[in-house]
This record gives sequence, C-alpha cells and structure tokens, in this order.
Amino acid sequence: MRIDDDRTAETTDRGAGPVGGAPSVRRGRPAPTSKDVARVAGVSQSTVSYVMSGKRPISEKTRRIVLEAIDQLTYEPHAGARALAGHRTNVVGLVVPFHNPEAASGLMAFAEEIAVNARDHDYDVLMLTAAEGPAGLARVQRRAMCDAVIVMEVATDDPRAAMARELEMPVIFIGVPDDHDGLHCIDFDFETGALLLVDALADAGCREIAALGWSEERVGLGMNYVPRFRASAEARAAERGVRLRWISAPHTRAGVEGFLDSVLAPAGRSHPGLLTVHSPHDLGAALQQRGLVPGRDLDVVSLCTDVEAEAQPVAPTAVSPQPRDVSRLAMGWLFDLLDNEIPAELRLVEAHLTTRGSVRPLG
Amino acid sequence: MRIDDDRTAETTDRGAGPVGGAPSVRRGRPAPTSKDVARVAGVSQSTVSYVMSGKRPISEKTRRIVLEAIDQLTYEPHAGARALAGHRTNVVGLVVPFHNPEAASGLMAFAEEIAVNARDHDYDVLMLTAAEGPAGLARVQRRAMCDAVIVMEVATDDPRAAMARELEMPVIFIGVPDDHDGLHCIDFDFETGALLLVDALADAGCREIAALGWSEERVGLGMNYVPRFRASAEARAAERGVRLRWISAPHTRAGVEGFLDSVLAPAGRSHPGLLTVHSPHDLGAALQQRGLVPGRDLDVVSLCTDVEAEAQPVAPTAVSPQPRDVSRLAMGWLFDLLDNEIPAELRLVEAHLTTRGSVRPLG
DNA sequence: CTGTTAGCGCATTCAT
DNA sequence: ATGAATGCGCTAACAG
Repeated sequence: MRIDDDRTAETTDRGAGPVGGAPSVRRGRPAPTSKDVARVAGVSQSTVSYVMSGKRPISEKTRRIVLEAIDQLTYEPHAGARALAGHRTNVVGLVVPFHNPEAASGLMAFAEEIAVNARDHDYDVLMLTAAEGPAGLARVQRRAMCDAVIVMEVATDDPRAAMARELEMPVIFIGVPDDHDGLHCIDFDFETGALLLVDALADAGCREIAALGWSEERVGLGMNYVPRFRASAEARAAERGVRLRWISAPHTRAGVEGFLDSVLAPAGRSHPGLLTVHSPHDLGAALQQRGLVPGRDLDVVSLCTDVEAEAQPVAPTAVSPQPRDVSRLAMGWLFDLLDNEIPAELRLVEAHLTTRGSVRPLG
Repeated sequence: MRIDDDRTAETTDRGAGPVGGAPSVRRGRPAPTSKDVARVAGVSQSTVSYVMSGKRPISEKTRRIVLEAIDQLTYEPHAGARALAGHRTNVVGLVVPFHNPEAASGLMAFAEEIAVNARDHDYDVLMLTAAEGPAGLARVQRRAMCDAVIVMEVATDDPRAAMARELEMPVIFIGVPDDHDGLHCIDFDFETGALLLVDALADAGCREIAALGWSEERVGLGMNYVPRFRASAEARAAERGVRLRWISAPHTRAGVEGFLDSVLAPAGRSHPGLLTVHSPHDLGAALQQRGLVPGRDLDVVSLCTDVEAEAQPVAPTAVSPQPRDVSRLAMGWLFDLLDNEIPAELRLVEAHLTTRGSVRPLG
C-alpha cells in the first residue's frame, strides 16, 4: 500500500524562478502535476480538476486560490493522462493532401486557419497525410490520438468516405464525395460559383466562353470540385445559349498560348470570354504580350481568391472559394459535433461575385 | 478491492468481422486493450507489452501467439496511456511559419517529408503554429504532447532560440539563428550556395551582377538565410572584382521590370549577369517580352529547387536548397537525439551547382 | 460546496 | 522466460 506522499508539503521552493524574466520552464524539475497544485493551494486534487473543467460548482474563494497556484507553478495538465482518464484528447486530426505546388498556398491557408481555430478552443492539430489513406483514420481512432478528423482535398470517389461511416469519431470532409450520405461535408458552393461566373460573361454579351480549368493532375486525382464546377458551368452556358469550351493543360505555358491562338486569333470574333480557375501566372503575361487588355479587348472572369485576383496585372471580376471561411466554419461545426449529436449534412458556403472591371459593361 | 475481470474469457467473439472485406473498425465496441490481447493469447498483460517493445526476451512461440492476437483484434496501443506510463508520446511537434504564399510550396514539401519520415518510425506530427511563439514550445513540453520539436523558418534573432535552451526536450532548428550556441541547427549551406552562383557568373566573364533576392516581407521578418546568402555572395563578388547589386521588391512585376530597365537598357553592356532567388514567375515572361534569352543575351543563375528551375521557360543553371534532403536529415538527427545524448551542433547540407545552359560558356 | 476513491491502459519493477 | 503488482496524472463517480 502507498505510504502517502514522497514530496514534503513545502509550498515555496517550486515557486517562480529567478527575479526579472523568469523562464517559464525550469530545467531538471519534473513538470508539476495537479497534485502539486493541490498541495500548494491546500485543497484536494479533484478540486483542482474541477476548477479546470468547471464541471461542478466551486466557491469563488477556492477557485481563486487554485488558479493562483496553477499560475504560480505554470501548471499544465498532462495530455496523455487527461486523455486516458477523460476519454478526450483535445486534438483534431487534419488530413493534408499529397504535395501539390499548384494548390500549396491555398492549403497552407486552410491549415493555418484550422490550427488557429483549434488553439482558440484549447485544441491542437495532428497532421495526418493522405498517404495513409483510410487506414490512417482507423489508426488514430484506435490509438485515441484525436477526437475528430478533418479531411481535405476529397475525391469524387473517396475511399475515406466509407471508413468515415465506420468510425465512432466525427469526421468532417472539406469537399463533397459523390456518395456523401451519412457524412458531414462542408465546402464552397462551386455550383453556384460557376453560375455566377458564366452569367457574368453571358450578361456582358459573350457568345463564346473558353475555360481554363484545373490542372490535368487535379482532374486525374478525381478532385470532387472539378466536376461540380464544370457540370454547373456547362448547364448554365447551355441555358444561356453560350458555347463553353474547356482547355486542356491549362496550367502550362503551351496550354495557355495554344488556347489564346485558337480562340482569339480570328480577330474581331464577337465578345470572346475567358473563365479561369486560379489564373495561371502566365496568362497575364501572355495576354499582355499580345496587347490584349481584359475589360477592353476581351472579358475575363475567374474563380480565385481575392489575393490571387489582386495579384493579376488586371484584377479580374471573380468568385472567391473562400478557403478561410470554409475552414473556420468547418471547425465551428466540429466543435459543435464534439458535444452534440448532429445529423450528417452537407453544408455549402455561399458564393459571391466580386466585380472588378475585367468585363466590359454591355453597351 | 478489485473482483477481477468483468469481461469473460471468451476468445472468439471479438475476432474478425464479417467475411470478405471486414472493416478494421467495429462500431459500438470499445477499442481493444492490451489486456484483451493478453486474454486472447492466454498470456499476461505485461507479456503483451514486452512483445511490442522488445525490451525483454520472449520465446518465439509466445511471441507468435501474441502477435496473432494483436492482429486478430486489430489492437493498437492507447496513445495517452502509453505516454503516461512510458514517458514517451511518439509525437514530434512541427512549428510551421505564418502563411506565406511565396514559400508555401516549399513549406508543404518540408512538412510532407517530415510527416512521412515520422510515420516510418511510428511517430506522428503535431502541427504547431508560429503564432504561439516561444510559449508554444513550453506548452507542449509541459503538457507532454511530444518528444521533440522541429522549428522551421527561423529568424536571425529568434526568441524561440532562448526557449529551446531551457527545454528538456530536443529542439531542432531548420535554419541558423545568429546565436545558435547550444542549439541543434540544420540547414542548407546557403553560404556556399552563394559562392557557387557568383562564381558561375564571374567565371563566365560577368563584371556586373544584379540579384533578385527574397521578398521584402521575408527580409523584414529577419529570415536567417537572407543575410547568410547575401553576405556570402557579396564577399565573393568583391573577391572576384565583380559589382553586385541587390534589387528591391524583386517579386513584384514593377520590381522585375524596373530592374530590367536599369540593368539591361544600356544595350551592349558587358556581360550582364542575373542571380535570382526562387525565380519570380514574371521574370521569364519579362525577359521574353524584351527578346532576351538567358544563355544567349545574358547569363542567369538561380537559387531554386530543380522543380522550380525546370518550370522556367529557359531552365537556369542553379543551386537547389534541397528542402527534402534537409528535412530528411533533420528527422534522422531527431530520432538519434531521442535515444542518445548528442551535443548541440550546426549541420549544413552541402551545396551543388547544376549547370543548365542559362550561362554562356566563356569563349 | 468539497474530499476520498476507483480506475483509464499501459510500462516497468519485483518476483519467480 | 513469464506473471503479478504498482503507479504514471488525470476524470468522474461516490460520499459527505
């Protein structure tokens, strides 16, 4: 049986470090535990726990004393112990996609937003890679490494969808798999975004639209937003009696040039319209080289973030997929999901058109 | 006192799921524990533990039986429990920098390489943000959330350096703070890289070099590699009797154009040399627009990855900072550090010049 | 309102 | 070569 504490009841020697800029970590000393806090505060260990969790009423007086002791010892709870006893890790898993230079910037924005939101709720982020596939999700659940997972860059036919249905823990997909029944999915409303962009060109009088879509690689990986956007754009173009053409290899210099050759060469063609996705860097230069100015010689609209738009020589009228909004909402949903039972659902972030003068007003 | 097990000694009902594609996670059932494995295998719990850790000799026979039970139950150890009892989390922290579109691609490559290496050692990656500053390092240590941390995008005068010295846990800096005494730092050898690039131009007969460096933002943040590279390049240029000029705002279109105007306008100037860092996308287009071809009308060398180099209209002779090599080596060092006491040290990854024909052979 | 107690699932020290 | 017993630091149920 235990003979009680090995540590004596001194309340002073574990106090603050050297005067003036005491380091918040002291070498050699083991990290203080809630028992240490309890001793310093002169209360029981469970009281310390309850002060931290707020799961039962505590008198204002003891509350203050305990918080003071916590502060004095710079105590922080042992994550593993807490997870073991409390069945909660305070960690969310984030499955990041395979490296993709084209989309890297957007992905980092996503990830950062998620990490910051997590910290706001005293959560941390475990970085999982797409390389682990569905098995990765099962692994982190069985090891109890996180309370929920966010999956980015979902494919139309994504094997992680089936796995997510088997898991106990909440999984939020950023993107919409074909069969998203029973899944919690959130994404930008690419369908409406496509409508807005096609309409912007059609309203300006364009009879013909050339679209520079996602890279071949993205398409090949079956990214869910590609068909969502394309199908919607095509449907609307048909409705408006506009011809819509998709360009292959849109993100190579040759692709851009070839496109310009074929579409714009017959000078005087009526109202050529350009719809770009994440405007390829070369496009601005290519147009410029041909003396073509968006909003004067042709109409250009784009699906891209505001930052990307403003970076163009001529900022295009655009619809932003709002990566930060999407991840912020995803996190809000996730935290809701952790405490409450919420039925599976598909949530879409509203699309808006930002007019920027790359489209000629119909005159 | 404990009345022993609540679970009966059946060894069959927790077996594999439905025949043919049994899901590896079964809803409703609690995750199996090492005790479950022990019961199924007919051994003690500690034996299961020792089979997994290999920390004491186990007969081949029981070893096999235990592994079989583990497999059958798809058992995985509870991360929190393991961390609590074993004082090891099997997690490495990774501090990712503030969002920076310019460098996002490289950072994702870093992160992916680190994550993959971690998984190879049965480690996971906790994503920390630079926003937490030095306090973030202290926090994850006190909470026992990881066994070591890797810090990316280190500043010349980085507050995390001081914190790292206080910590018990290993911290590896990717980058070299000014005062790196007592720190474990690893990075690409930017100094030698600069020498190689300046030499390449000087050897080709350039008397004048214009350098397009990092963005103002990077410089403003005090990124350690900026002065390391610049100082070394300047020193070598002086040695070689070459004039070296740094261009401000190198990553704006105006910056690039302004630079070309001032340096190249006086046609026939002797051997203009260009040294670029992460070639701005616009540079290729800008040169092309002026009818200038690297390797014919001027000499261009670059500090950029092979991928970035090959993406240019004319692939430049270049030195690659080898992000993947650096992170792989960092992880190797880290795992070494976890088991062995290794003195602090600065490790540099060797620089190599890859000749690609953007420099005219001296004739 | 607060203290006492029993595990959470594992690693590890004793025993054999 | 194996088993039994202990405790890591915490949460939550139980007892006042």
